[in-house]
Amino acid sequence: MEWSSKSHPGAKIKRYFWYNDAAMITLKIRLQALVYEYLKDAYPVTPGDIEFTVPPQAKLGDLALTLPFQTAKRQRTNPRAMAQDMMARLGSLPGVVRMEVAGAGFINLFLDQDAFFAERRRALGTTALRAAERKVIVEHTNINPNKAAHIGHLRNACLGDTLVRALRFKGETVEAQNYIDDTGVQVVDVVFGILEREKKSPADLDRIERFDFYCWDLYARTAAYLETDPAAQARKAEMLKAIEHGTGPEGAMAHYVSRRILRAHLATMKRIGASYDVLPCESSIIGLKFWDKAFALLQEKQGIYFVEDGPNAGCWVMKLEDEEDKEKIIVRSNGTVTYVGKDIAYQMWKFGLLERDFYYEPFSEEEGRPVWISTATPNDRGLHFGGGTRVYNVIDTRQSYLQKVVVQGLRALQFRGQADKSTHFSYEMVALSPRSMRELGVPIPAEDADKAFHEVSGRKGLGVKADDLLDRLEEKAFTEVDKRNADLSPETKRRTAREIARGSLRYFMLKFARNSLLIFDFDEALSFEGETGPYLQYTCVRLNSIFRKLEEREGTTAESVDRMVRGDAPSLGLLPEAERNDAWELLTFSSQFDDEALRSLESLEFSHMAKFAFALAQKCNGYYHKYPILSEADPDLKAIRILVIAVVRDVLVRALDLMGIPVPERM
RNA sequence: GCGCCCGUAGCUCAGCUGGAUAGAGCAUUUGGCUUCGAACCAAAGGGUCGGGAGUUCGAAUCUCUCCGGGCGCGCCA
Repeated sequence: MEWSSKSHPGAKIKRYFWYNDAAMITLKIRLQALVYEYLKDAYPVTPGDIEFTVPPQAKLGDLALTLPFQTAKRQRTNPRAMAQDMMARLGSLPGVVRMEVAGAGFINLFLDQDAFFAERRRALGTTALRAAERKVIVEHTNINPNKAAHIGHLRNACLGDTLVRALRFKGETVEAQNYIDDTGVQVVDVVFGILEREKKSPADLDRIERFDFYCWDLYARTAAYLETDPAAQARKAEMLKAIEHGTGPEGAMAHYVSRRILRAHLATMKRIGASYDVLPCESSIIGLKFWDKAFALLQEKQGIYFVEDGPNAGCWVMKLEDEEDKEKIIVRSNGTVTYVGKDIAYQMWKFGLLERDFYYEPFSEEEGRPVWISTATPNDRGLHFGGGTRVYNVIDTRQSYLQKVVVQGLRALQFRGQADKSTHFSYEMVALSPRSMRELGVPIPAEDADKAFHEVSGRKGLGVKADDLLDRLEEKAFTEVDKRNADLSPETKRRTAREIARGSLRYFMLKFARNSLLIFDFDEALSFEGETGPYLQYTCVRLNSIFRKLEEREGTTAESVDRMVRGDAPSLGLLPEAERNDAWELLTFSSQFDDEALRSLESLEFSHMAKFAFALAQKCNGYYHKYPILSEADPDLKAIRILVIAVVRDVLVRALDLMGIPVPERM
């Protein structure tokens, strides 16, 4: 870049200085800088004021400056008159063929179409985004390993895995972590059920297929039983202790249950294309005494203090920032650590602040790459995880309060920078519609009769199991594929059905804003029409099919298309006006991919990316319906059309990949 | 009680760092398969953006207030 960040101190400009490849973002940066240069003497502008928006209609222009509004507000004058004056001062801008003042004071810019088109083709397959961190840690999924995964867990994993993908798209080095609470009360409940109620041996359990489904029911039964028998609490407490220390038949059973269920969870997540680098376990945290180190640090830095009397006598507590009268208990009077305390220690490990690490051993494989699980047993592999410079915890909104306390814990330890870079990626829970309840055959209790939705509860065994939903999606997809592509081999049909199920589920989980409660409805989730994953996949499949036919009928191979992309193209000016407008809209809209990816990352709102991809697919479908490619006789028109859909396909496929949605060969 | 979230078309939801005529899918109605795939496309109807007040050139978007719904606030995890 030819200008220095020193002369452009505005936050927005500075932010964009990381990026220097060809894309809409680059054009905007270039224009921002020039507009600032031309106007800074006449107006009290800062580069941050110079923002570009997209006009509501293509005919109004390609980009709009809203600067006159901000400036007129400050100077209490008429924005439209100011816009006129500013436009005159701007004279001409490179890459811009025309400007006009519109509405109440917008300055609309019309871009040089052929230059932009050439730039777009040159930038095919690239992104202008750049990494900003040394290492980003994303923790997601985190399912208690005591029962099958349900739709709530799917929402977590889809959001988390998409965050991982989006960060990697941006160029960040990302570590995907899936925390396993293998010593918690949920596992204890199941172990209690197996040992005390069902009296089953590991050999008995080996014979059970779909072990996660078996535990789903067992957990609900046991939880219900434990509520009726207070005497069992003592036995349960004993078990918890044994499990935490990894001793006795209880410890062995907890290990058996958690590992077997974990394998089932990983298999389920693999179906939606989510994978992990490392699986840190609670048992390792206990075994390696991470807490002791954190506790020492908290005492040393006076982040916590001992309470002598009052209701919290005998506890170590932390003061809360905005609630001065409140004390959060970190260590109980019996000397045990609370959940938040352990979480603070764990968050410290993620940032590499604990000065200790786990040992690791391979647990499973993902595409030939090992997935590592933590262990407290030393080995000489010398592997290290954690130590990120930025951490995202994907956890539902009900844990907001505790996540806040964890961050405050870091502050209390004077790790301010790390506290600022700890993000709770929160999202609303998934609930069931009354219709879904009926479909599951679950009776609705009388007191809940007027409720619009019903909370999913693993404890009550109430919910839609992830694998059941995926099975239904696959089954339906298979029927649809079979209907249209009877000639495909059964294996291909099955593979395609899996890809469609995955695309369908992932889009469904991303299309809603994360803050909105997702009231699950089978009909909606199983739909393949309209704003759905299969619609997006179908669009890509058809685009690919056009290129395939081009090759079959005319020998236009991928290589020759690539040469066309890299070479000179006929001028868009050769197109009739209506078509030129349509092609132009497709080109400018698709060029906002980087901006959309960045916006999604900054707002952690992947529904933006979902809507962008959907809108692009809609425009694209409309385009090739209107303008046939194979049958076009005019070589220039044909070349332009091929290039336009080549550009759009590139963006669409990458947008889907960012969301973890695969593109089948045929469907 | 305190804190956070939600309320937009018949239904499900986008749009919320203020910006041009409030959008999409589903459902309803109508039209389009002999053409690159109809999981598609084209079109129609459908809105006091929960109510009220304020801020301003401009409010679905920001502020206040009220109403309705949800979640959280434990020596549980």
